[in-house]
Amino acid sequence: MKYWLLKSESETFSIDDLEKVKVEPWTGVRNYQARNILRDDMQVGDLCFFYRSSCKVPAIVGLCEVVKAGYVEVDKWFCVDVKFVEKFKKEITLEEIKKIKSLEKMKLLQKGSRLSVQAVTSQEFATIAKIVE
DNA sequence: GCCAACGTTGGC
DNA sequence: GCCAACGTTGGC
Repeated sequence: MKYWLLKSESETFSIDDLEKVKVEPWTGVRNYQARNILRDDMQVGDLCFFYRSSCKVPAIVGLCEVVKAGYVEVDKWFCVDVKFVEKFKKEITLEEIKKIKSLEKMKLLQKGSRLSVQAVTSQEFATIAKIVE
């Protein structure tokens, strides 16, 4: 079982949207590194944090699960299907994440990291899961 | 709205 | 294959 983090702007697609539709093809990723993750690495059952980006309070707001592994979206680009799992009662903001020592290596915090699909280690996942539960 | 950091494009 | 110009991301 692997863990990931998916970024989404809330105006484009929010965790509430995902809760409504339940399952959503995660499309529109146009970056080769992210494409490779979608195509090669994400497996059914993997869990993904839902990250709200480009807004007043960027935060990890919920959790979803891969229910269909990588398939062609269009042309050379790939997507996966994700299913709503939960919306955290207590979301964890970027600001909070930055303060947690054991999370300082998270890809999310690395300078200039714009990757919209990124890996999360099981330790990072456990740390965050404990906070938001 | 600004701007730093990246990625991509295209001329040479 | 280099690199300048441009576009995008995303925090602030």
